[in-house]
Parts: sequence; structure tokens; C-alpha cells
Amino acid sequence: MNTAASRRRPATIHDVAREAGVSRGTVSRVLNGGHYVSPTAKAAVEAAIRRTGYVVNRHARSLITGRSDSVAFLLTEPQERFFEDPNFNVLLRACTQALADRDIPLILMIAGTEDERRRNLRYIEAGHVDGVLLVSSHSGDPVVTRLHEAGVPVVACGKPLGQTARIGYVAADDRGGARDMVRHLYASGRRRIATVGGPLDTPGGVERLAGYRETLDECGLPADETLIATGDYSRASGEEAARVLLERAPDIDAVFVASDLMAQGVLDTLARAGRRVPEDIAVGGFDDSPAALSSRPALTTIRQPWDRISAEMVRTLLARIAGEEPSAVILPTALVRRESA
Amino acid sequence: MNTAASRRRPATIHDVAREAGVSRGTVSRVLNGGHYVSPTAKAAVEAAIRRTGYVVNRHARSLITGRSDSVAFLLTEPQERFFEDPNFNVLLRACTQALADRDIPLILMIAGTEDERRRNLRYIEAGHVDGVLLVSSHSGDPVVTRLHEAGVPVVACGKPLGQTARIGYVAADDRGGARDMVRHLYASGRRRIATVGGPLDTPGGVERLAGYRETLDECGLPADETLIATGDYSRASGEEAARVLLERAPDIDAVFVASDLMAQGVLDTLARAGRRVPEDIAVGGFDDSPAALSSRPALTTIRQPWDRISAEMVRTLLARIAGEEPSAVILPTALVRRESA
DNA sequence: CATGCGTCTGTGAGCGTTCACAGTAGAGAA
DNA sequence: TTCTCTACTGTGAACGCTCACAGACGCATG
Repeated sequence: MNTAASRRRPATIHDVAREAGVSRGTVSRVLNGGHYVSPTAKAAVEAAIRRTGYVVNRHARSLITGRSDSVAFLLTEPQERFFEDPNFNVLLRACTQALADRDIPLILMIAGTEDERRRNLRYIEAGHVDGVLLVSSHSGDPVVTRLHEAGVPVVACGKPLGQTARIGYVAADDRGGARDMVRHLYASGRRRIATVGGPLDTPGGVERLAGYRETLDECGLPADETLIATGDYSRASGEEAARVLLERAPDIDAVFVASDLMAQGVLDTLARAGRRVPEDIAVGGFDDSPAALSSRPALTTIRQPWDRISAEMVRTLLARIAGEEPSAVILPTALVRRESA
Repeated sequence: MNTAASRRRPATIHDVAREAGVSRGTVSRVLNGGHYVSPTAKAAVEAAIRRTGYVVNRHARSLITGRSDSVAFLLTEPQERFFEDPNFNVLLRACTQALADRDIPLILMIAGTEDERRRNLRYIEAGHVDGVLLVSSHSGDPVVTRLHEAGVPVVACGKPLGQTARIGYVAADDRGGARDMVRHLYASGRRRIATVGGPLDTPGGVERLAGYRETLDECGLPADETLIATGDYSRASGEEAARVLLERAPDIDAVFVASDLMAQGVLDTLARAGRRVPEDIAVGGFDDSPAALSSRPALTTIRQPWDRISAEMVRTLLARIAGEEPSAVILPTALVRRESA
């Protein structure tokens, strides 16, 4: 290993070819799958690559193929909300690793402000990445349309709301998860089941509320709008929503909360109001975030399969890049029983 | 804007040159700072760029310049620990944005396993990035040495321990922060001040403990090894460490804990032992993470200037890439007074 | 024996930039 | 006038790779 030499001038495909006694073309073929290469030549090339420490120059390759062999992870959130969300960490981490398995670097992009959005779109539309993993919770996000119009392969995390364009996405079964939780509350004898929903311009907000409504109906409980409050997924909004609920309907015996963070806030308010959980009121969360474990009592919640979501996002994005049509993937959630319900 | 046309074949520098009635060379000069270009030509080129929607092909540029105009954010942690750490989010986010301001994409790399480490090193050593923002807490990390030997510009977050190689880094003033906290505890009348330190193979663990020791000495309090416990920054380890401390020294009236997460664990144990905070025992944390605000009572803690740390990491890395010598930057922390002390 | 086919190999061209160099024009100095 | 200097401009040659093509070889088929 000529470490010193390879540092000052990295080995090129020429060096490998010379070393192996073959032509550039043959080396290139070995690099790209090894079809139409004799076993002898292939072995010689592989040995030469090892000896020279050759690593392909991706820029040169990209220049001619037109592919960049990289993928953007684009986060479009006005606030820092997502970065505080523990789910986001899991998602980002798992996507990075799923891509790394295929030797594709992940480029992290954050488009909080209008300016950042413009810059990132410019970068993406210039063809500097082959595709985009999109994390954008809000409906009517102009980024989605722009990317779609530019013909850039996109896979969104969660169903993009209010989007006419056919765009691929991967999501947890929010509605099913909500149903499971409300059924669980009902099965444990609760009959006055309230809910704290998420923002209605997010898919989670819409679907989880729908699941709640469906299940109430299915169980024969009356639809009662005073039992429905809405938050913005923050802890503070959970506190506030619980206050409102207690005032409007003091006799509630269960709350299904659309996120663990909000559920923490709900627990705070309930504790302050002297209600015991789960004796007086059962509380069900959503996400199975670390907060669910650290809250007192520990939260019964719905686990979203983030590892599978990430894996599917990467898989479908690569399929899309390879020319397949956009697809929608919905993955099942799981009820996690702890102390609060 | 010929959106349709520009999609099937993006404008090249040739198109711009033709459109502006100048040569490739002139366009290139405008693109790279505009020196030695007449105002007329410059204006013509800029207009042509706008009309054609031209965006530079970074692959072609990189091929000849040898630079990639991208930077890696490399996380080397055996466990998921860092991803759970709220500080990490702030750091990653701020670095991404500081780089975006300079139009440099951030490539996220995670080297948890040995295999991932090898792959990422291979990528970096091949020159696919111009430099590395390194987040690695443990001493003796082989990655640091490898990168240094390969001559890749590196800036670490936190002082790399046990490293002979001169490597640039940016860190919060852990020792000073610890001093501030212990002085604060002393000033509020506490005289039996214990500590729960971090792992001693992390710079935070070492420095914060040192600051604790120095301040005890400075205040004329006796050095007492039974007052020192160690955790691994996790909440559970905080619980355990507090148990140990209470057993060894039931008369303690203050604890300086080297992280907010551990401090939460300490609070749990104290509550279970019937000790009131801050009446019986004062508790000081470190990090000013969201956990500090949500714990009951809210934690008095030390804020690390993550936004400035990120900005400095990016600044010094770019300086290093430009040829400057590695530098060490230590940034001041701030005491945040809440209820626990 | 010619023909065709499948497997393997080398060669030239070109991807879109930057860089070094050569060259032009105009201003000022000798 | 002539020379020099500065400001500006255009041109060819890379950078390292892939792709299309052409050619060579062995083998089976007609």
C-alpha cells in the first residue's frame, strides 16, 4: 500500500488498467457489475484495485452518467418543531443507514425560511441529487409541487395533504393506530372518551382524528364535539387542551392524545387538577417517543414503525429513480401498553 | 424561462456564453468572482444566466478543481446515544445552516459499527468531501487518527482526548461551566456538595469533574472522594449514581450533575428518598436541554452555546480547508437559574 | 468452408468545467 | 512615436470516467 504516493495523486482508472494489464474499458466494466469480463481479467483488475487503493472518482462518473448517486433529505418546517421531535432523529438516522448500505450519501437540507427553500430547490432542480426524501408536514407546501413539476423523484414521509400531483409516500397507519387506542380505552371500560388531536393541516392530525371518530361510532358511543380539542403537538398545547376539555366535560374518563409530547402536557394538567391517572382518567398517547417512558405514569401509546418507514422510503425512492411509478405504502402501528391506560 | 427545454437538457456554460455573446472563459470568470471582467460583459452574462436558468454543474467543476465543495458531518458513536441527545439536534441543524449560507452541502455520515466506519473513511479518504465536522466523544477513536493521517481537514466538536495529533476543535468551556455551577451552589450556602460526573473517556466527563474539584478547593471545602459518582449521561445512570451518593454520604446538601438527563434521574431518586429539591438538596445540571425545563422542579443548569459552537466549527473547518493551521476554540457557557438550585 | 452468434476486449469521443496561456486594446510614460 | 503596463477576452487542453463502437476470438450451424 503506497499510502504516501496515493495521497499526493489518487490512483485513477488508468493506473489500475496499467497495473492489471488491461484497458480502461475492462476496468470500468468490472467496476460496474463485471458483465462481459473474463474471470481472469476480473481477478487481475480486482487485485490491481486492491494494490493501488483505487477509489472511483464520483465526480467524473457523474459528469458522464448524469446521475449524482446521492439523495437529499429535505426538511421543510417553518419552526424547529421537527428537530425537537424524537421521531425525526430515528427517521434521519435510519434513512442515512439504509442509503449507506447502498453506498449512497445523504445530503441533509433544511428549508425553514423562504430563502432556504429557494436555495435548496435550486440545488435539487439543478440535478445535483437523484431524488428527494421529503419530510414536510404541512398541506399546500409549495415545495412538493415544485419538485413534482421539475420531474425530480420524491418520496414523502406521511401522506402529502391537499396535493393533486401523484406523489409517492410512506406513512404509518395513523387511522388504524388511533382506532386501536380508542378500542383499547373502550375495552378497559371507559365510556366518556375525549381526544386531543394534532393540527388539521397535517396528515397525522386528520387521520388520527378520523380513527377516533370511527371507533366511537363503531362502539356505539355518541359523537360529541365538546370532547374534541386540538393542539400543535407541543407539550404546552397539550396542557391547554386538557384544561379546555376538563372545563367543557368534567366527567371524561379517558383521553386519546395524538402525540406523546402533548400527552405529557395533558398529564401535567390532570395532576394539577387532582385527577389520578389511570384510576380517574386513562390517557393514551401516540408515537412511543422517549417521553412516553419518562413520564409519570409511563404512557400507553402507539408505536410507529420508524425503522420500517425509513427502509421503505429509501426503497421506494430508489425504485422511483430507477423509473418505477410512485407508490403509496402504509405500515401498521402497534399498541404499547404501559401504566397510563 | 424555457422550463420545458431546460428540463430535458440543462443549460451549460456554452449556452450562457452564446446567449451573452462572450466566451466560456468570461462566463467562468463571472461565476468565480468576476475579476478581470468588464462591467458590460458581466451584466450580459448575468442576464444570460437568468434567462437560461443556468446552474453550474458541480461535478464538472469538481472534476477539474479537485475540490468537492461539500463537507461531511461524521458521527462516530457506538450506540444511539448521541441521537437521543437534544444537543446533537441543535448542532446538526446549526451546522447545516451555517454551511448552507456558503452554499456547501452537508453530507451526513454515521459510523456506529466497524463496517460503517470503514465505509465512511473510504469515502472521505477518496476525497469526496473537502473536510469533516467530527462528532466523536470517546478517546482513542481510531477515526481521528486515520483522518489526520490522510491529511483531511477535520474540526472536532469537543476536545479529542488522548490524541497526539494536533487536531482542530471547538468546545464549550466545560471546566468553567462546572466552576460556575459549583460556585453558585456554594454561594447559596451549600457545604456538602457532591457530583455525578460523566464518563471519563469523554472530554465533558473529564473537564467538568476537574472544574468541580478546583472550585471545592478554591472555596476551602475538603476534597472527598465519597462525594464523587460517575454515570454515562443516561437518566438511569443518574438514578443509580444518586442512590450510591445517598448511601455513602446521606448528609449531602447539593449535587452537581454533569448532564440534564442524568440530573432527571437524580431528581427521581431524591423524590423517592423523600428529599425535597431545593429545600433539602440543591441539584445543578448541565446542557440546558429541553429536559431541564420539563423536569419538576425545573433544573438550574449550564447552557452550552450550541449555535456559536456550530458556527465556529464551520468557520474553522473552512479556514482549515483554505490552508490555515488547526485551531482550538473554547466558548463560554452560561448559568441558567431555575428552581432546583 | 462460409456464416452467424455470443463473449470478450480496446479505443476514441465526449461529459461541463477551470486553468494556463496567448493575444488585443487602450492608457500612460519615455 | 514607441514601449510598457494593465485590463480584459478567447482558446485549447486537461480532469477521470462511461459509453458506443469496432474488432477479435472461439464455437456451433448451415
